[in-house]
Amino acid sequence: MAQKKGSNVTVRDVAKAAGVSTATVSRVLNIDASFPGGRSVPVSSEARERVFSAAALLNYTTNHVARSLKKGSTRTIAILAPELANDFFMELAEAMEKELGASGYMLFVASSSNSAEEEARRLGVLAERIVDGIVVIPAASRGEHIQKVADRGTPVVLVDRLVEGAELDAVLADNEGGAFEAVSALLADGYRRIAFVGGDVSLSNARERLAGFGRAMAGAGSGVGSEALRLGGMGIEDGYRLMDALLAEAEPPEALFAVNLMVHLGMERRLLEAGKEALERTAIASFDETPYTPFMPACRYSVAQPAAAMGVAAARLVLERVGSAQSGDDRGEPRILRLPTRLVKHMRGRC
Amino acid sequence: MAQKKGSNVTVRDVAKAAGVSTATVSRVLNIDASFPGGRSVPVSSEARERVFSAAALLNYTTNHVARSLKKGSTRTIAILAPELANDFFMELAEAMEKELGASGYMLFVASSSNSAEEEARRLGVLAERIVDGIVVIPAASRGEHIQKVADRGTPVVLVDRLVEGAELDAVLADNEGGAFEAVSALLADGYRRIAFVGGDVSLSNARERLAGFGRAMAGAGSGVGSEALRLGGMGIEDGYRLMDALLAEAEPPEALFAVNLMVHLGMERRLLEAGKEALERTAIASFDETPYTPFMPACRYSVAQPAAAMGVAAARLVLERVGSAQSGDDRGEPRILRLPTRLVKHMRGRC
DNA sequence: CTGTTAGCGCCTTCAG
DNA sequence: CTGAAGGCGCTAACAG
Repeated sequence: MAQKKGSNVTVRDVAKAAGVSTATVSRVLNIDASFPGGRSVPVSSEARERVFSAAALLNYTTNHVARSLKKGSTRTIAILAPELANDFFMELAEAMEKELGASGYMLFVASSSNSAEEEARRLGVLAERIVDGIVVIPAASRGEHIQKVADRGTPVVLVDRLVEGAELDAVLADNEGGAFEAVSALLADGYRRIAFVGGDVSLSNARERLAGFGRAMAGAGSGVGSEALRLGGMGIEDGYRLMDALLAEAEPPEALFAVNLMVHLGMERRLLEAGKEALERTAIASFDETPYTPFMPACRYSVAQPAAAMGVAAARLVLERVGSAQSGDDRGEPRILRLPTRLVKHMRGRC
Repeated sequence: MAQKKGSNVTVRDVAKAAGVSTATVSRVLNIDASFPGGRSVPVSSEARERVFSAAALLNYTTNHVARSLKKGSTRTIAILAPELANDFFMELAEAMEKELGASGYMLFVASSSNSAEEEARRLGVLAERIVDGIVVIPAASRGEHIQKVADRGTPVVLVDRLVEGAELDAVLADNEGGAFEAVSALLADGYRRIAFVGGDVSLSNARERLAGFGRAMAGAGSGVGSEALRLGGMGIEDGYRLMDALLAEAEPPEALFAVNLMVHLGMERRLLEAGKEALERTAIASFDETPYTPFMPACRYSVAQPAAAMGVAAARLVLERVGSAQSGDDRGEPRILRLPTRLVKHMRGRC
């Protein structure tokens, strides 16, 4: 079965070519990596030179796998998101990657395909010493399988959503506050009968947004009646379906609050089909802001989540946990970080 | 320095607990993974049972790193994209992940942050036996650093763009054909003076789209004069700037073809600011289609790239190369796959 | 069917 | 400052 990969050049080969021992090769290569300056290194500059040129000559490449096995750490962190094609998740991942890179860690981005089973499977594999720590954006409301991974020794931090059955570090947006602000803005604009559209209340973020909605409405004197709630789902189709029902109502609400981007998108899609007048008499505020939000015809306000800041915070939390896990420190209490959202107002009169 | 990760349970521990040898443990665990049926396995069912229960009892977890070192393969493929927060790239990645999963491979998603230097750095690290093969969406027009990685023995396939200085397998969209179709549609609608907006012609995909534009225009009798070309950049700001200039022209083109989504987005953003009449007298066709494209007010046509199909094709190509690399086969000639685009017509009259 | 053995490539004491 | 030697955890011959 011939050779495996192209170059099978090892430290031994380099050592032989340079006329030194493998220990020296290892020293040269590693010391250099950590001390770019290269001062006060426990290896003669002559040996250094010879090792370097031998390595270059032979086209030597570190075998990270062997290094990881020896060190008991891959210096890699994973983020497991419900899907990849999602601006919010990926902005968060990009920020994480940057933050981790500064500490010499790589980021491994993986998807759970919006399925708790798939999530459990991926977590299991990732925890098999492939990564040192995992950041999870939970796909569902329960999290026993996530807790299990953490219990077995791989640090885990949750992002965006809390789950039942797991007590872990978490980084969340201020969902309650963000929804409160958006709905308050609608109220300030004079809208009174406002409905909350979409939302799977088994998910913590949807519940929190609903709570913010309720607080804003209660503050305006108008208590929230159940007729104000159009719950059900977090996807595009859900928004479409709910908007469809709203259009058929005899006395529809004056304004709508969409639980997230997907529901918002579905709602706007239905409105587009309904035509100009439906669009003009509908005002929407929505969680989530993207480069495309300004083009949503009915959108008056959107709540921007601090994706980058959340990514940075998550990166720091895992790294901290990874550090204590490796030095044997016992795990402290779970910490929950909550980051503020930002309300964005959208101009009208473009159509 | 205490324990490393939580459980340091190894095959040896399991072997001891089950009263068998490590070889048997390894057999049981691996055979089971490959033959779910579990027939005709070279190990007694009694031993199987004991190994399984011992493993469960001890909470044993495979150390993938050790396995990879032994096998000389990590069964992981990487995709290196210029950025993560990009629908097209991530749809492609999702499809790849699915396709790879079917063959028992994982996908490692990484970002080159739109920088050739960063791309070279990441490629170098990934090639250090961390992954068996790499799919690259090049960040720039030159690719010597990519070729070098391939030459050192890690199979590489290019996606979306070709680069100079590298002869590798590639999966591309039919950029020329897609642009041709879109511009032809504008011509069929009666528009005559059409401009090509945006485009870094050092990038192969921009060049190909420009060629398609040229062919369509030539076919309509109207040769493309330099006045039809508004080249320059592939980002949102570029689109914004170019649209800004267009609005200031005395005799602006009747319709516009945007080289990609980002440029399109920038153009629409500028149009939104310009107001209703500017929007109404502007017709745009653009490469790239997203769930948001239907909301772009000036958009008449968009060219959908076959992201998923490209991901699947790329996955198959790398896997094939990985297979031949491991069995020592020499590399065949580079193959270039070109997948058809799809023209999407957008309804008007919604504003 | 099962155990023994020999590394995969690297790092890191422990002695010079 | 440098070399020799012992594994990290796993799998795959090769013998029983």
